[in-house]
Amino acid sequence: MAKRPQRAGLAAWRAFLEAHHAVVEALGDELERAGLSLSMYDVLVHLIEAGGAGLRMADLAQRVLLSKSGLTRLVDRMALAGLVTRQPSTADARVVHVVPTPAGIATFRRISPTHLRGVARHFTSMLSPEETVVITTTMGRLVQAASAANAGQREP
Amino acid sequence: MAKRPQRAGLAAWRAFLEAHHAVVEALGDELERAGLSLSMYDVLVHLIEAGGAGLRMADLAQRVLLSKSGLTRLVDRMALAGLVTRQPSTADARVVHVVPTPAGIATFRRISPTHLRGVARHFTSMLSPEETVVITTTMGRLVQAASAANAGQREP
DNA sequence: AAAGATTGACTCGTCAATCTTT
DNA sequence: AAAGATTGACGAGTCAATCTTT
Repeated sequence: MAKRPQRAGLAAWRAFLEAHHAVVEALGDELERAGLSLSMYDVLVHLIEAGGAGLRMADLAQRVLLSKSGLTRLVDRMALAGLVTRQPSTADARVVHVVPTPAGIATFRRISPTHLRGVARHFTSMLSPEETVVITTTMGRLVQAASAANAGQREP
Repeated sequence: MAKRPQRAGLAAWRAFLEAHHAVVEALGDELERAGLSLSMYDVLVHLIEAGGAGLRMADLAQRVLLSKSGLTRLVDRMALAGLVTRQPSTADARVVHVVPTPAGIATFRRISPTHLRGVARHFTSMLSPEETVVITTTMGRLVQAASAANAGQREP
């Protein structure tokens, strides 16, 4: 009974990686047909639920899974595609607000049902209610732990 | 009771994405300090457990989560780093075998315990045995379903 | 023609450095 | 000096096209 626990853990780890790869790819393909990436969709979700004033770059970067510069790049592409605009803040000239354009909102409304069905088809519908709970709580725990570890790293 | 199930499912979905991002980043950072990426580590695992003859590019690509060309690129980098070599097959001049070098094997042996501790710290140790089972089975199911869907896509 | 692998062009994201405003 | 955002250089991976061998 020395290494067996490890084995089971590694199987879970590998399955986790494979599942992420497979599901993200499937969902990404579907969105791509509409000219959107998963990250773009994610940005639109946050912008729209944030209301009319949009969000500052830094705040937005924290919500989507992206670095500051990564977000700058993504917003570049989205602006080019006409999905969002940058609105320099009048109050503080350093900050930029990202705001969805009407076209961005329309695209989101058009795509959203399809995408949600996709998430259901490839993910949520595959899980029983109990399993869903386990996934949600364990994944949340992993995030917690990782960010705690990360915080410890940066402060000597 | 019309939309509530969706909510729970979406929370799980988001948690899943966040956890993957956080854990992969943490583990990647650790490996990077040894000059390896997660994919390189993965390649070494498979090569070493495959034994001395190495693996053909196509077979290897299927095991690590990478496209054919993605693997070509990765093997380029690994060969440059002295971790693997390409060995043209004598039997069939089209195929190339990827074989770990002594240095590659040594690097793997050196890094492996650290990495496995990392996986334990950031992932497996955070899960109860029951949760581990749920993760393994559900994730396996997701992969199954995704590849089934994918197969259906390609054959008219 | 089909299988195996590589290449070219491109997309997406990161880090460290930089610029501007506070 | 510190905060907010962008830029340059680069790393990693994809797809479609290509080349070689079967």
